[in-house]
Amino acid sequence: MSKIKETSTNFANKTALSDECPEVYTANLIGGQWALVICSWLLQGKLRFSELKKLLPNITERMLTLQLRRLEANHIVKRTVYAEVPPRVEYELTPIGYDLKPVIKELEKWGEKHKNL
Amino acid sequence: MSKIKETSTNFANKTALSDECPEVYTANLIGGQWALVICSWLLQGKLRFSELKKLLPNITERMLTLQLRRLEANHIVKRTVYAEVPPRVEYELTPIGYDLKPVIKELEKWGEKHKNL
DNA sequence: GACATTACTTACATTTCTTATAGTACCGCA
DNA sequence: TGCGGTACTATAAGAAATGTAAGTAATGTC
Repeated sequence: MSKIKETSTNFANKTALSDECPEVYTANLIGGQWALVICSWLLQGKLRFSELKKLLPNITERMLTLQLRRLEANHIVKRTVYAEVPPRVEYELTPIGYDLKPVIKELEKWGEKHKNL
Repeated sequence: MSKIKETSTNFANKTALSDECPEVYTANLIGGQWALVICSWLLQGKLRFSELKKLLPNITERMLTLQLRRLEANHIVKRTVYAEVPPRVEYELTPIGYDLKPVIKELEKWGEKHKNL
């Protein structure tokens, strides 16, 4: 999760596919190690940074920050900062984010059904 | 797409999440640059290796092979080899693979709806 | 004044994913 | 004998994602 090289073949391929296939577009947004789990939790209501950290025991703060920023940039989550000390920041899904519910539900259903191998 | 290091934190995190969250499990299977598009095409019927290659103009043969093998290992696609020369190999979705249809449909729907940004 | 708390940031290391390039076996056909 | 077509494999290198470790600001409490 560093800056992407916009001249790479990889980048070109990714954007081309994303442009042509809406399903790939969506997959790219909720892809990444943690984005999907974060959305799953947020579907149940808003959460603070520290609460998310507790729910995802192995995530590093760096990763949590990066993923949240990415989701925010894609208008999937909304970030609200309260000017307090110590700071308090709350994250919640936007309407667009909530729209992911059926997507996540289907992913979940398929997973439950076929996880056994 | 090389051998994964089973001692890495990354690997541990991924498998743990995959185990706990069926939605992540599913996402990991159809994740990767090309797996989802391949499935999308195969939803419409069986295809040969060379046909897939034509449909995905920028994929390298290596990537196509790797992804197909992975999908095969996960029982999502079935591979049929015809003992001819030149060789002919056909790929089609298994019933489990076809079960992905609603998942892909939802991904697609969300993408179409929100692609505009 | 030292310390704790929260939500980060920064620099760097490691792992994983993707691309590039070349090569293989098979056989029929010219 | 050499060429073409198919579906690969091998090796290397490049890019991207993830992890590790440390540090920061602000302020209220001890």
